Amino acid sequence: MKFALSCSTFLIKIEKMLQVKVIREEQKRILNGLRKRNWSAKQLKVIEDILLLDDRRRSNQTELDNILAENNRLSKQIGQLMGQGKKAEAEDLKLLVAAQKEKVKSLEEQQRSIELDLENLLYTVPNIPHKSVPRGKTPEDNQLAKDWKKPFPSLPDDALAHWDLAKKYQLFDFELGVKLTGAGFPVYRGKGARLQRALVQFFLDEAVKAGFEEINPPLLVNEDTARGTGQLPDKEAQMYTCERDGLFLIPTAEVPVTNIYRDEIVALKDLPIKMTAYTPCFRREAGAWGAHVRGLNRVHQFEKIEIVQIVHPDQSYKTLQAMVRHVSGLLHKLELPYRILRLCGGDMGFASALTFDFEVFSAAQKRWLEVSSVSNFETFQTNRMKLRFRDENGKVELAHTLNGSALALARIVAALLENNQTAEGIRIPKALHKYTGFKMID
RNA sequence: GGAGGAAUGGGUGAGUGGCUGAAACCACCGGUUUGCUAAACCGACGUACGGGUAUAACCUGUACCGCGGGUUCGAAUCCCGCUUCCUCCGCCA
Repeated sequence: MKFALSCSTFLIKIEKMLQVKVIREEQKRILNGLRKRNWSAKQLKVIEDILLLDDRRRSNQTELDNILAENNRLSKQIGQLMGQGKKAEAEDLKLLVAAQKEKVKSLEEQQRSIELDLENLLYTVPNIPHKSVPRGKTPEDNQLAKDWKKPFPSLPDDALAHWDLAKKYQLFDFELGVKLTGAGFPVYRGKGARLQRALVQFFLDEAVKAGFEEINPPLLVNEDTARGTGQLPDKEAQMYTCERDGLFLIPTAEVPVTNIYRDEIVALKDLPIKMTAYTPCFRREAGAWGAHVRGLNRVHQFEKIEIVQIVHPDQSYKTLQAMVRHVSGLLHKLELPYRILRLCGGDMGFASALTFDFEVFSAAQKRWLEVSSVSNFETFQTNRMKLRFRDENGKVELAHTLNGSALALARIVAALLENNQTAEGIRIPKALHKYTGFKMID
């Protein structure tokens, strides 16, 4: 078997630099936004560097274009002279053009390296937080957007955490996962496996009912795709890689699904584009493991149903609210206590402009578990992947993208098991009965 | 894995060295005609990056005919490498 070596590994595509225009025109807003992300004055210097580099890029471009224009003009003339049989005159002009060749070559090389440097700098700039994003550095600074007002499920003192319930009812097995793969790859079995499948079905059906097209994407993606949604170059360490093939296991369906429209100019009438996908998700989650990430709280492989929208910029914040409502509805139907957080500048992801996190209360652990993250990326992703649309005036414009988990399974399972445990067994919420085929785990 | 063929604008497809950013047709858009629809006719119809005091449609330069490189004064057109797709054979869920 021959292994395909990805040559794009070495060649970063030099393309449109729209982001620079925005930085130039709205420098103040950009700088303030980065400060909200707690950038130091030293870090902010990047913006200056970018603008300087862009100046160089533009003057270089002008110089190069002028020479090329002159050469084109002369070449045309040579053609005409040849046609008229004026060979000697043509030869003279040939020398003239040939003399410029070295200059063109070096200008082109310069331009390439400037663009490469510029691109690399641009890749280090995260998305600018929306006005409503609160200041802050840590998760403690996140704002409570919606609290849980009703009482939590009351459990007896000897209530079990989900990992103990899993043992008691034979729902999933971590040690077995270690044997097959390694830590963080649980094996689900029996009613544990069926509960997961039921949840997948339920979430997909709900998304389709809400108008999302069901997509079944590849679980491995190439580099361009990973870059499009912002996994590269920032979150490289987060993904599992297949180096021989230059491919990455997806950390979320967002990656392949959003990239479906990479390098496209969609018609206004096609917006909004609503897609949903169920996929396993793979995350390396390099970092500390301990009591707080026990059981299903954090695993390397989990199932998730993602919803993605590509929308007109005017609509994206309305859409964000609609997606928040959709996720709320799911948790409601699952009868899980939840709250919504508006993430602060320090806790928000690199690519996001505004993010709402959903947390469910897992009653035996007495902990809030993040089960969904709904974000508006505005033009951050579409700029990278050149996803545009033609607006009312026929002008080409970057669309906005959004996505959210609806929902992530492992932690939902954890909360469902813990919150619904009774002396007789674990009660399955009504909404799932037709999917599980059973009402109790006992 | 072996052998052959192909890659052009939203689609079909012409184009084998200069007058081709690219014919023609279809689709889309604007208009005329029409009681409405259809048809017919007319017109416009790529993207990106620069420049012109130009962050609404103006003028202008450059680049782009799968990707990268080469030959040439000049390349969609010639040469080399790569990728992808199709056909046939083999293998296989």
